[in-house]
Amino acid sequence: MTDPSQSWSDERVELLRKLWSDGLSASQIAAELGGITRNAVIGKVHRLGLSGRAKSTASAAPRPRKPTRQPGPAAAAPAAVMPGAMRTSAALAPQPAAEPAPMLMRLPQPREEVVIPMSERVTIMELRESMCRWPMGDPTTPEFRFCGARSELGMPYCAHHSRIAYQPVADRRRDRKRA
DNA sequence: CCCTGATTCGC
DNA sequence: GCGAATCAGG
Repeated sequence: MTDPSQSWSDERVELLRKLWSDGLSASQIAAELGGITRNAVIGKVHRLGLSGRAKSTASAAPRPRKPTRQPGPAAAAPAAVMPGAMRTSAALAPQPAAEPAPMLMRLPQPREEVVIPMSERVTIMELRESMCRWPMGDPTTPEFRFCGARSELGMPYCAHHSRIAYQPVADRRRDRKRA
């Protein structure tokens, strides 16, 4: 059994060197290696003394996530229904009556099966803290994605799944108190 | 707000 | 040696 928790084995260091020289960011490498943070990667990179490669400040920020905000002054009407590009929102109100999401309550009726287009889904690399973590697909395949829907108003809420596996990684909010 | 690498320092 | 916390920048 391969134990990922074995931090820097020769293989992992080798892979780290490769990916780093390939220009991948620390966070990307961390995700590739698994079970490790970007801090660990950066720390190791420095310890290995292989920092400062090709400095490319551009094209290093993946932003495939589209706003998908179609601000319609009128009421939210399903309008056209295209099987491929349909952006359905549903699965609402399984809760009795205590869900604070008034703005989403008037969305179209729930569907039996929620379908998120692949183009809307996100990989683990693209997954943000504010995104829906609902798993989609087989985790053992490269096609595995997460719902990735952005919650409105910074709320841990998904219009597609109503309830999501939301778990803040950590509070980055640190009050700056001058000493 | 999103991301990036750099550095510090307790473990 | 390791990496979380923090810092500094785009």
